[in-house]
Amino acid sequence: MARSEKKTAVRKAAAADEGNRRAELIRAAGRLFVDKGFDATTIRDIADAVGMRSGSPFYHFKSKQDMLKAVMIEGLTAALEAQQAAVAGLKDPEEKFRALVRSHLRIILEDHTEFPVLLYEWRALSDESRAEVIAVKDRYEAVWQPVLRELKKAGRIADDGKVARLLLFGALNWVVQWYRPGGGSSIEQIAERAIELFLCGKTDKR
Amino acid sequence: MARSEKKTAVRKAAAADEGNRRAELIRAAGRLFVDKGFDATTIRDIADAVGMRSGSPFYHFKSKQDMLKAVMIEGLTAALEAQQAAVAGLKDPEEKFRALVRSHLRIILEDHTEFPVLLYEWRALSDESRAEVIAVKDRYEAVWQPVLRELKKAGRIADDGKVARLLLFGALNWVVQWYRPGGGSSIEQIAERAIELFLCGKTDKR
DNA sequence: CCTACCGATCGGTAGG
DNA sequence: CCTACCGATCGGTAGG
Repeated sequence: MARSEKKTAVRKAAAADEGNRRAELIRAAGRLFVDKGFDATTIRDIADAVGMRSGSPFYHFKSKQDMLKAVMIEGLTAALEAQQAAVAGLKDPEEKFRALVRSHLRIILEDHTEFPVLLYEWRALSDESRAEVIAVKDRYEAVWQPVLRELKKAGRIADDGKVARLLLFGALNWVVQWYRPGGGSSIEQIAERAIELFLCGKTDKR
Repeated sequence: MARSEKKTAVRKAAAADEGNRRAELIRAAGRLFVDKGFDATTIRDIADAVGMRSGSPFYHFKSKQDMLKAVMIEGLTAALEAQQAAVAGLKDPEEKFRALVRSHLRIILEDHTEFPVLLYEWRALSDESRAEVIAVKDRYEAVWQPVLRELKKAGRIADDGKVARLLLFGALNWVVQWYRPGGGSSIEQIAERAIELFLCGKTDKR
């Protein structure tokens, strides 16, 4: 009994360790993919970043493609959680909307997230991986839908259709292209401008 | 005289031919860069597309980087011309704005343009090339500035600052990511939605 | 997880 | 513009 307990403990510790190394790889790969792009990042770059030899990442992932998928799903999952926390307890649709915009910008711009990889390496994903990632992405976007519908009902946005939603995401996602931390505008300021742009019928309802 | 005339003619024809081949390479490279990305496109792909051998593109361009720069400047120049033609003769700021939005979407979405390369391969550009491309890009964006200022004065948009302008470009540029020809929405329909989104104070000024 | 390695590919060049 | 080629690098694997 004592022996099997010990064995289980060892196995658990080993499993935790493996999970940690895997998570480290995902984080390092994410950062590199964001900075240099998927194609321009080599397995050797990633291995270096976590202090491994070039062959070792393949102990944790069966291919570079597989790492990309893992990075994206990790980023999406973190985003999904942040988003749910942001709107939790809010009732007013405009407040919810403001919270979603702010949360989305933070996820995209704060540099400890792997999320932006999703935005720019979509093309590098294999067809099979893409299907898996889309499933999580749909869950993320689904949170916006009812909020937009309520805003439409309240007359605060002109349209809540698919095109309008994609234009909105575009304006927000594009920010990764030009935002520089410590630059002209803070994340909060950009969020304010964006909200103002989308809810523009706002102040002049007499 | 006859001989030197002939020589000149031959030289001119040769120069034109070289220019044609160069232009063909730019077009083929542009299409491949849009479809597969800069890194994933090989010189051999490009050479194949125009019926050359793998070493020959280097007769026209000194490096792959150089081709990328040429593709971007070509795309920007075409866009600049299309844009100027679109607003020529228009007086009303709202009309000008509508024309600019439509022109921009056409340039981005109609598949004979190299413009989208600019949007997604910015990172692949070397620092030196980037400076050259930025100069042309600034001229393109400069056309929007006075139009937005007039719209602001007329109370049709909330803000004409840098952030607002970038959010606007973001919404439009992002369309490349999801637009599919023959899909749910036409370019004109998307343009309408975008204009409606940006000029949202419009219809309800009593 | 490391060592040692392989096959393939890629950007680029010399010489004509 | 082609032929023939090179050096470098890269994703991935076998065997421990």
